[in-house]
Amino acid sequence: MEWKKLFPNFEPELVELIEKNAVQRSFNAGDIIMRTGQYIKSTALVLEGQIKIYRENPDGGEFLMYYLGPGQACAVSMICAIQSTTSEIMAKAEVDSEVLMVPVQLMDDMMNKYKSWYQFVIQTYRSRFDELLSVVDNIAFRNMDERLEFYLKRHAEKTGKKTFEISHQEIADDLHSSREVISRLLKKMEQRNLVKLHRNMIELV
Amino acid sequence: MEWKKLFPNFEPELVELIEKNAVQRSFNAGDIIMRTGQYIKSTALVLEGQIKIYRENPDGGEFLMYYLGPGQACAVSMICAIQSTTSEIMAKAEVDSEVLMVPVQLMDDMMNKYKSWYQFVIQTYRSRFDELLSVVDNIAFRNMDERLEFYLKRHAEKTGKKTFEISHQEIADDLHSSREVISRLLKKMEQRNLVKLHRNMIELV
DNA sequence: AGTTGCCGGTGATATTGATCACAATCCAAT
DNA sequence: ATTGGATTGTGATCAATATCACCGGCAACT
Repeated sequence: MEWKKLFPNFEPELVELIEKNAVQRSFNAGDIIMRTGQYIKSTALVLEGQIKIYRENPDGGEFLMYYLGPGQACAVSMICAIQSTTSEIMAKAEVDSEVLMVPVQLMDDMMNKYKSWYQFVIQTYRSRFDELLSVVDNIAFRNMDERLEFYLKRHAEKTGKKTFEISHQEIADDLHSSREVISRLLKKMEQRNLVKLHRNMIELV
Repeated sequence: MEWKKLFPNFEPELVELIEKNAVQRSFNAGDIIMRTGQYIKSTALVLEGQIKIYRENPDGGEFLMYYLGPGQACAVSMICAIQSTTSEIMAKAEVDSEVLMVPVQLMDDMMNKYKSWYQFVIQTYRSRFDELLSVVDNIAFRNMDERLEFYLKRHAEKTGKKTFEISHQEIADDLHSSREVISRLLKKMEQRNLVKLHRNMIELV
C-alpha cells in the first residue's frame, strides 16, 4: 500500500519514523473506530474508505459532524493526543476502510522535528474547525429540508457517486431527526425532481 | 499594563518580540473587533474585558459561539493568519476591552522559534474546538430552555457576577431566537426560583 | 408457503418555537 | 410635564418537527 502518496509533503525521515512505529488497521463498514470517552492512544491517518465523525448525546442519539477521507486525519485525536485525554467524539467506518494508527507518544517529537508534520497538523485543525463552523451554520440557521439537501450533496461529493445506499432511518439518525420527517422531505425532493427514491437507495439527479 | 502575567509561559525573547511588534488597542463595549469576511492582519490576544465570538447568517441574524477572556486568543485568527485568508467569524466586545494585536507575518516565525508559543497555539486550538463541540451539543440536542440556562450560567462563570445587565432582546439575538420566547422562558425560570427579573437586569439565584 | 424483521407511506396529534398584534411600563431627552 | 423609544408581558396563530399508530411491502430464513 503506497500510503506516502496520500501525504506527499512528509519528509523521507518522517515517513520512515511513521513506518517504523505505526500500525495499519482495517475496518469493515459500520465498525466503530473510536468511541466517545475512550482513551486515545493513537492518531488516525485515513488511507482508504470514509470515516464518519459523530457527536453523541448522553441520553441517546448521535449527530454526524463530518467525514474523513483518504489523506485526512482526525484533528480531535491529534489535539487530545498531545494532552493525553479521552475522546469527545465517535468515529464510524462508513465503508470498508484502511487506517494508519500512529502512537500518540510520537506526536510531540514529530511536531518539533518535522515541519511537514507541523504544517499537516495546522492544516488539519483549520479544515476541521471550518467544517465545524459550517455544522453550526446548518443546525443554527437552516431547516431540516436544507440540511437534508446539504447532507445528500456532501455525501455525493465525498464519494463521487450519485447513488446512495442508505435507509431513511439511517439518514434520520445522522441528522438527529426522525424517520417520518426524512421520508416526507425526501418525497418532496422527489416531486421537485432532485432525487429518485428506491428501496434502500437514493439516486441524485 | 503587565500583560506578561497573563501569558506566564512565554519566553523572555518571545515577550520581547511581541512587545516590539504588537499594538495594543482599546475597544468599548459593543464595538465590533472583527467582521465576517474581513481580511485578517493580526492575531488578537485578549488582555482585559470579554470578547464574544459569533457566527453570522448571511440572511441576517447571528449566533454566539463562545467568549474570549484575558489570557485567551482568537483561534480563528491564528488559523486563518497562517494561511492568509479572511475571517469566518465576527468578534464583538461585550465590555470595555484591551487587546494586543500581533501581526500575522510573525506567526510562522514565532511558531518555529518559540516552544511556548507553539504550545499556546495548540492549547488555544484545543479549547476552542472543545467549545465548538459543546455548541454543537447545545443546538443539536437541547431545547431553548436548556440552552438559555446554559447561556446564563456560562455568562456568570465568565464574569464571576450573579447579576447580568442585558435585555431579553439581546439574549434572543445571541441564541438566534426571538424576544417573546426568551421572555416567557425567563418567566418560567423565575417561577422555578432560578432567577429574579428586573428591567435590563437578570439576577441569578 | 409462512414467519419475521426491516423498510417505507400516511394520517392524526402534540410540542416547540416563530411571528404578529397590542398593551403597559419605564426612562431619557426635550 | 410630555413625548418617544426601548423594554417587557401576553394572547393568538402559524410553521416546523417529533411522536404515535397503523399498514402494506419486501426480503431473508426456515
